[in-house]
Amino acid sequence: MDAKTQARFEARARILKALAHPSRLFMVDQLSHGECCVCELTAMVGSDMSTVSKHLSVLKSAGVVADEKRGMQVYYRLKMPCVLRFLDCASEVIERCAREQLDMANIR
Amino acid sequence: MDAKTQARFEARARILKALAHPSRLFMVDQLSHGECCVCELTAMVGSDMSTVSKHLSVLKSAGVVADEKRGMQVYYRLKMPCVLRFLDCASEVIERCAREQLDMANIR
DNA sequence: GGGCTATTTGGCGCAATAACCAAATAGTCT
DNA sequence: AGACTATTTGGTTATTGCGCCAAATAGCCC
Repeated sequence: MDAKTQARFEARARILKALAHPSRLFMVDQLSHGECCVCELTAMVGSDMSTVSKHLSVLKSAGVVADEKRGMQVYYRLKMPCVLRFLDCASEVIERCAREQLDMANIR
Repeated sequence: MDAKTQARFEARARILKALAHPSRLFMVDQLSHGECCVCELTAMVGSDMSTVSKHLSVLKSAGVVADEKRGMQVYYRLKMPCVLRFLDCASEVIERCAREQLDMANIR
């Protein structure tokens, strides 16, 4: 694997890594319905606000969300709606796996 | 976030986490062109075979790949080709980000 | 300015991940 | 059975990720 290929896959991995956390996926899902401020997301997620803020900064530096300060709050919005396809694909996969395991159990 | 929602997003995160590594993404990409045995992948990735094997087991337990022992080798194949859409989406995102940063630089 | 609220940042402890080496396992061939 | 090859597993160490607390920052309002 040459350096250029390596770099390309590292870049992709960085985005996937940013998404690879339940709370972050949940927030992305919420933001797909419209922008939210940190306090709203904090209430929904149920973790400490500092934790939520850090998760958001991970998503932001990966380019998944964008933030905008308005008044006293910071509003986050989904910057790349195409990530929603990720989630759909993941669900599909999960369902298929579940069905497979069920089949396995039935056969035996 | 209730327990059921939590579980749903955890399941999704598990798949994304399995994909979120440059070597694993590379292997998935290779497998999209057809099955490979561990030794072939090892040669392509350039890490220790034990490392490659562990990466493959991560992908396998996430349901992304399937393995089959034939003769002396173990062949891996892509079990869910839909993950390729993930990669396309990721590339799209990366390009967009790169373009954006370029624009930012030009404006200033 | 001073108090208040929303958010981010820094630090700490703990769990998870990753890479390598060495050893174990399993199949092939003579 | 014994030698050989492909793969997996276990152990060790270094790095990274996560969650909470406390402190810092920034904007609003009186």
